Amino acid sequence: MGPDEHPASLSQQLQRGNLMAAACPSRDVLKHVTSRWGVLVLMALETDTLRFSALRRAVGGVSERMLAQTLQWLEGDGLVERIAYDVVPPHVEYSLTPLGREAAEKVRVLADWIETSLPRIARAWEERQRD
Amino acid sequence: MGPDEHPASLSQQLQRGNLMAAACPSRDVLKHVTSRWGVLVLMALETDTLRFSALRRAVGGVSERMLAQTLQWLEGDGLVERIAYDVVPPHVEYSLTPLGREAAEKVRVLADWIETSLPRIARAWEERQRD
DNA sequence: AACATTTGTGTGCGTACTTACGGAAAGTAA
DNA sequence: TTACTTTCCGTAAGTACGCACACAAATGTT
Repeated sequence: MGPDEHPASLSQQLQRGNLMAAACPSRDVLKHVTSRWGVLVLMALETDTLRFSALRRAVGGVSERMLAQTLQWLEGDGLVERIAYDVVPPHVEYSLTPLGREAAEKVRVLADWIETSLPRIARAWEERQRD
Repeated sequence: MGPDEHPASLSQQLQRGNLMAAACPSRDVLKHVTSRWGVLVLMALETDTLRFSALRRAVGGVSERMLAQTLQWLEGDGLVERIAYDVVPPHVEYSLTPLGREAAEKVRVLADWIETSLPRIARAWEERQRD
């Protein structure tokens, strides 16, 4: 019921995706990749294969529940590979797929920019104080 | 509370930021920039200065409430500039600051990657069906 | 007089996310 | 026997998100 539903032919929308359209399936991927923990998980796995608990230590502040859910999302999108060894106690290793590594690269560029730009952004915060 | 609170000296953390640490202020900026609507707003404003309602039309599916909130976040971080003309009915224009243009560029690279990679990601979805 | 315009804020209400806690499995060490 | 390990899932509870709707303001059109 959006006001601007460019049909754009379903086939074309599936081939390329149009994020600005409300119904685009890209929105789901974007949601997973840019989710609160998705960004950090991708970056943590960019260099290393990690077990669940190591990943949890690497990503500060994430709960077990959310880490598991985030990993399931990314696995479902084909960005993360999950290898479970059938032993007790469980031993599960997470790594990035080739697709995941591409995503992680893009995400890291953004994260690096934020980290290095933080002083400039903090200046905006201070100015906002003086309103 | 976290198990790995590298103090890293507050000054250093403020200078550069360490996203993997739970308490890093970069996390807030990341939250705004990668928020559901933040990404799309930055991309919509990358090319044009837009009024509120034009922006709402450009970003499919966003409610007035959330668009206003998202714009306030980005304005507070110094990424978006808001110019309000004192007339009735109200006339407000939104555009990106130089800082915002840098962020938009990074975000667009990620969004473009998702859109063009959608076919490969969709393949992962289909495989997941056959579990 | 009644209505439309534009950019929001305030209110209610349902949905989604997020956390904290407890539990499961099969062995090993105390 | 009890505790401990690892990787989650189930549940309850709290927080945030998101939508629909009404409301505001000064001027112009019906």
